[in-house]
Amino acid sequence: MKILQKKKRAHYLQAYPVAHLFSFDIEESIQVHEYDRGEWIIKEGQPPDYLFYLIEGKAKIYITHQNGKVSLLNFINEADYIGEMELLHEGYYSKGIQTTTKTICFAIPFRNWREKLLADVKFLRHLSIQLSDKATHMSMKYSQSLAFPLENRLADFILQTADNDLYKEKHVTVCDFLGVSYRHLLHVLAQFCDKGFLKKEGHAYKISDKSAIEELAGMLRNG
Amino acid sequence: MKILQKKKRAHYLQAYPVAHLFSFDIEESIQVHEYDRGEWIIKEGQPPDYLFYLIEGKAKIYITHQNGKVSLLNFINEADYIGEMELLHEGYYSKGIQTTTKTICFAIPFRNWREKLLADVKFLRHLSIQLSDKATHMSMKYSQSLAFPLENRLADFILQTADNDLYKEKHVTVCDFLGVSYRHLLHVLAQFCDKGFLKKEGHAYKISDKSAIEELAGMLRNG
DNA sequence: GTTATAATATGAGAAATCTCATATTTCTAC
DNA sequence: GTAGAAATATGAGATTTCTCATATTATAAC
Repeated sequence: MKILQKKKRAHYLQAYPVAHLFSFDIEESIQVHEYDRGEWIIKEGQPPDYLFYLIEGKAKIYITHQNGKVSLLNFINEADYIGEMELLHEGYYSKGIQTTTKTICFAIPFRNWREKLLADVKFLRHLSIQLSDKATHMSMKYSQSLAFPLENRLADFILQTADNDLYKEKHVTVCDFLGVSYRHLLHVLAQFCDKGFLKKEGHAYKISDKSAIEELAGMLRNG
Repeated sequence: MKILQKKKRAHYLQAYPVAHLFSFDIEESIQVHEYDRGEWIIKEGQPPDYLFYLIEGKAKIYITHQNGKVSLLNFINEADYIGEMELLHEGYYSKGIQTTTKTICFAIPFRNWREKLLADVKFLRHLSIQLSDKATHMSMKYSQSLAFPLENRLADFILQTADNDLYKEKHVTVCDFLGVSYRHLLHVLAQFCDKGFLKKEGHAYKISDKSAIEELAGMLRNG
């Protein structure tokens, strides 16, 4: 990790203005952190000293269970906060946050700013909306994971991530994200190929019967 | 549902003061709603017109999936908000909220108060903490449900709900909550009895080997 | 470049969990 | 208090998903 200074710092602060997120002027106190691909922004169990705001790049939230299984809880993208749980709750058990690409974050030190942030309407309103999205999203994932077999959840994931009808996510990542074994994921992908829904092309899969995949994924929707 | 008036209304407003939750005086606008056991405070898919604050009683959050399965997402207790998702997001798909006991809620109409609430520091701070708890809680449930078999999750649930080492929750509710079939739940309970962890007493179960149950439940903890 | 590490791939058997069928008991509404 | 609905209970067989073993590629580090 590198803390950017001077010109580089100024560049990012100008390119991604955040004044609208706060009622007060915080620019002076914002650090700009740059992480290489694969670096950990937060190590599991080690609470950070900063509230981060991701401006460029992508990251993943991981938690490790006692039985050795690892869950990929969610992806983090531009304009997402990191460390907001630790801001709100001292003693919170921090999840691990790992970048997937080179990533730039704004970092606001808790030390001087926690109280001011927690008393700022603009910030809190924005944060509340983000937290409610997060809670809703996790609730949906939870109930869907219990109500539907992998077939449906994978179909949904394929549609969400396919680029131009070509699905090419890493199997290992997908296992952690959907919470199934590598073996089973491959098994269901093979089934999709057998049924003619997908066609394997090297390490990627071409969607060959989109409506069939959409029907499986559609089962997750309610209402 | 009954909207309480005059003496009854005044009684609850006095018994459960909420002035500390808001920066402005909202008492005049608060309605006091009384629900019988089993009534729906919010029907699934039908967004409410009020932000509720539960002051007496208990309720459950349900969602129904297309395949007919029903998930009990969580329990709602005293001092929890209801309808806060709808406050933050117009167009949110409302989950069903059903009372388990006679329940009293304060009800604040969105119509006149949405904007004021969303501009109030005290309210937003309190709400943010509640939402972050909710998000964290759902994340944990989600990842645990994928990482551990029912054995461990049930052990945890038994410890959380047992009263004086006696577990007597309704099986049907527990199935919806833990997301497993009735058949399987009974199967694992029977296993616990076989192993001497529980002893069946009528329709309840006495914890006869607490440390065994605690060990199973302890697997869920991380860190 | 080479070597270690990570990712892909597949088989076989076992465990977890589900569906369906069916019976009995307990609640609840009238 | 009685009928209908909800909850409990159990068996048998089918699916879903996991574990483990083992091979082959691809990627990253020196």
